[in-house]
Amino acid sequence: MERFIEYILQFGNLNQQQIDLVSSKATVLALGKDDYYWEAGKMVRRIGFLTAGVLRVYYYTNKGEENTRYFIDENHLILDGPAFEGNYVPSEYLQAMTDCELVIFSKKNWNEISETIVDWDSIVHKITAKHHREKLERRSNLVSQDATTRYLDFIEKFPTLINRIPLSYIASYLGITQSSLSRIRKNIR
Amino acid sequence: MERFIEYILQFGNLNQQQIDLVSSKATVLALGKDDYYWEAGKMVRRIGFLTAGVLRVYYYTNKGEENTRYFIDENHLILDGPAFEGNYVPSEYLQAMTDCELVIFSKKNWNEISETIVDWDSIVHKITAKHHREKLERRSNLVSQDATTRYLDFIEKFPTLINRIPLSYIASYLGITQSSLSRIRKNIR
DNA sequence: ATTGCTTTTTGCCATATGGCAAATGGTTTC
DNA sequence: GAAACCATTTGCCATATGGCAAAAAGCAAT
Repeated sequence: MERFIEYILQFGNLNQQQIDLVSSKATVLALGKDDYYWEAGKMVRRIGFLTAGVLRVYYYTNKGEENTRYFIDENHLILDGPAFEGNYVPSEYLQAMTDCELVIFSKKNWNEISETIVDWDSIVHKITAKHHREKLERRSNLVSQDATTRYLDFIEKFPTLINRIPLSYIASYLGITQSSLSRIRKNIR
Repeated sequence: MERFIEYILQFGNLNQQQIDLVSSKATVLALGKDDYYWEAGKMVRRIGFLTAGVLRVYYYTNKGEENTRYFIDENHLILDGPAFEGNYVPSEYLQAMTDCELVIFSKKNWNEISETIVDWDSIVHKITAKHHREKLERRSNLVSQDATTRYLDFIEKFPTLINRIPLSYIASYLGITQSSLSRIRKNIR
């Protein structure tokens, strides 16, 4: 929980009373490896902050292929949609790659925080804006570079993920096949 | 201006008085082909809505290569950053591909609207959230598909852009060379 | 240590895309 | 219409990546 508070404080100030309020609204959720935090088509009514573990976000193309959109690691807030768009029905799957621990807010509790703490929405908007910029940037850089460069960039940006995520998912994120990625790793050594 | 109001009304309701307020705060900006709406490193203090023409957003990779991130066509709001993050110094270039016309709000005027119309921020947040989802989705689909598929998708999603944008920029957006794209087009015929 | 299971590497060959330079086609300007 | 200036196509060859299947390596349970 402290980690979540610390995280929030990077984007705005809260006094002790406000911190206590936020804390009182949170619960903890543990996910085992391969569990889903959410699934396409199911309503989402909560906001989560990942304190331990790695999640991957994937979807199915119209050809039925699984496609990894991005990974989420420790100390990231997961609030796509729900905070702004009422109840949110995702088209993506969000699956635990390792055992995970999250701090969770029900939509109801989240709204209560938002109504009580004047700055809350503005803090949250700063965070979403940052997230979106980062995601778009990463994705943009993936196109237009060869696979080796993309892999090296990935290592650089997510050094802690490489050993925790199966090769096939990284390949899927980079948009190449698993065997190609394996060969690329061989060449790099 | 009517187009902008229509656009806004898709995301929330405004009464006539509010519509008049918004209209009174707007000015019109015309850009010639190749002009910049904004440039990397220069402060941006305005929000724009594109009523005619096409813009492209590009940046430079650390290798100095120009990279087209996406295109903006008619009836889209351009508000990355400034609305949420105070004065905004972009790292991208936003250049007119054709003659363009925009409805413009200075940051000051925009803030006044936001302070006067209670729902304004919530409307704007809905729009940004939608934009971000769309951009990310498009970008995601670009990786992990071969160039022909990417081009066909592009045609499908932006049918009106193909004849207005030089081949080289489309290629840059798709992450392939101009000659490859030319060959792809030949094969499709 | 053996077995069964999953992940990763490798080999072989087909195909897609890049790099470069020349040729062609289109437009604007005078 | 000629010249100058773009944008687009093409040819040639090198390289990167894909597809598929088999082998190897890693890991967990017994």
